[in-house]
Amino acid sequence: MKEFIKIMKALSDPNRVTIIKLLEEKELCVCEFQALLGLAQSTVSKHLKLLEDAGLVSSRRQGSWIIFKLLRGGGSVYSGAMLELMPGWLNSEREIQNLKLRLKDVDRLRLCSA
Amino acid sequence: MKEFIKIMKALSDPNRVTIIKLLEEKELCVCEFQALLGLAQSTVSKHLKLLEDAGLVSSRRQGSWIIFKLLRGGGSVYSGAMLELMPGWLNSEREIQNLKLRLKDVDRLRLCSA
DNA sequence: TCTCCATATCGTCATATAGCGATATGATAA
DNA sequence: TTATCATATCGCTATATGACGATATGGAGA
Repeated sequence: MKEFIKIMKALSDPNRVTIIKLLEEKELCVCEFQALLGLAQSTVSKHLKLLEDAGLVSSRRQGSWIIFKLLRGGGSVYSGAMLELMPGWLNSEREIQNLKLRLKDVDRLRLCSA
Repeated sequence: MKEFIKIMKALSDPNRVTIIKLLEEKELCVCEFQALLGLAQSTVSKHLKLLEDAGLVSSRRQGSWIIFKLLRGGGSVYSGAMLELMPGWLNSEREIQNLKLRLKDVDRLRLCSA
């Protein structure tokens, strides 16, 4: 039950759901989410940690960035099922559409080098 | 997005998930949940209202009871999908198993007539 | 080694949520 | 109509959650 609840809670926040939807397009690092979502870095980091704890995403280091991607198949039966369903959901949300368009222009190299 | 979030939040509480699992067996009224879950009547009522607002269950009056059942097909695409998945999930949870067994002995007529 | 960078964690605040008891509602039965 | 029953709502408290800024961590490069 705890595992299931953890995943439902992870998917109970609009910003985290948006993160999942963006990761459907491509892998992204923390600073990219920060720019796309307009949230403080600490907030983004916490959301990503929560998603990772729920087994929905995984991370790896690449240089000084931490790159996140969807954890397809590696998590529980619940996370696996949700990650299969989500690509068919919420695609008509204007906010998601806009962000996915902006993804094309987003570049880690430019974005994350203040 | 709001509709989706509402459903995820509804499924983010163990007592509400247990309610869904019990409703897979048969329709139940508020006082039966109260007895099965060991929660105050007001708490059960609030949980059921939240599930109904999320389009996961529906209610009807029968005498002086309000009977709840799963709302299969009537709700959103999200609730429909979740209600299709749930019967295959959490069936090995001891707590759910015990409660489902107790369901056989639960009788509205006896239970809800103080 | 020492910096610098992205990221993670900490401390704090405001709001949301789950729980309860007390009370209101509203249909049924007398 | 009045009383009674199950259910719904209200008011409250304790805890959980999301947000932020400030600070800590820890790898990469000088």
